[in-house]
Amino acid sequence: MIDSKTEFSFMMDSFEKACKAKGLRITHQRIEIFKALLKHTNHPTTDEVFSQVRKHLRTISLDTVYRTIATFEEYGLIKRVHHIDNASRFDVNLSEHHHLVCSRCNKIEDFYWPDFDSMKPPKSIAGWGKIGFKRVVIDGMCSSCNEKNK
Amino acid sequence: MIDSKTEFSFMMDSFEKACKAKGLRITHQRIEIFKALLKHTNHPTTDEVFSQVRKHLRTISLDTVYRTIATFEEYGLIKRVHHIDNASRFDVNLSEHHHLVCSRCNKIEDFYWPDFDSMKPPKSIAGWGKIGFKRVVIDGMCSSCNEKNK
DNA sequence: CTATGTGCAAAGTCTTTGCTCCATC
DNA sequence: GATGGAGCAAAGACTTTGCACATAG
Repeated sequence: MIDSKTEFSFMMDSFEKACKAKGLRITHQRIEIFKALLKHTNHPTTDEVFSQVRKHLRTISLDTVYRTIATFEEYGLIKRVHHIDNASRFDVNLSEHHHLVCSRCNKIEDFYWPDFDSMKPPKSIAGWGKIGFKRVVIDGMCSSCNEKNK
Repeated sequence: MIDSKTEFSFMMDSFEKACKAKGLRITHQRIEIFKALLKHTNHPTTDEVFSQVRKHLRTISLDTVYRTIATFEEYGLIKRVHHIDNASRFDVNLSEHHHLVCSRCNKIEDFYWPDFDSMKPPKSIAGWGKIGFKRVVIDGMCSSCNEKNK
């Protein structure tokens, strides 16, 4: 997603602008954490970000990384991958189905989508490896949460 | 996914048969845990399963639920929802994209799929609520793990 | 200068593991 | 009876939080 040094500094630039616009202070820690997130394009864990940042800021603490990432997420600067809550969830429904996830109450509902099931994955991923299954996750707010939110 | 009592006992029946076929002992605990998974169709957490099972088996311990669920998963009787590993992962790529996940090394790769992006969700979910975004997760084994696995 | 952010340490969740006793086959 | 499974307790991984000090604006 980052093609060149030019794009990298462009991203850092717009990051700083976004912080200013949102009233977030620009600290060394935040800059290094955002850089680390840009550098590790393959969805790093908090710990991977921490290790990366530590190379430049030796005194940074892991909880700062947690807090900063939470802030970035809150302000829409980054997203969490496949996040529901911190607990594993299970599925006895082994038939081909997909999930609706309410981002407010975390409830998961199954749905079916035969038109999607019959689609072939795009050619661009042909070299990736051996595909097992493909699933759709639709994120949003369920009607009961939608009501409560008014 | 369970429509009636008939289907419920059918599922329990095939569960017991699957256990026998795979050499898994049929214990009270396993039966109750599987029942709980069938009953809570909305993807319960381990703790929810534990609470449910405890109503019938007061001495069951949480670690038995963990171990049993892991066994069921290992034997293909259930699946884990959205599982990568136990750590959160993050994404600076805010453009519409999808994920390839290697089930062996847990690495995540981005890919793009405009044909999917332009699809409308199926009509069947119209009443669910307000849709935020839709994402595809493709699960499989990346080529480098595929090599190592030979 | 002031309020936001950081570091430290401690605690909170969720999950896994070693060992002994028990129950299924 | 033999062996795989359950229960207990303890530890491990990941994440959050309270408080005092530091620093950006």
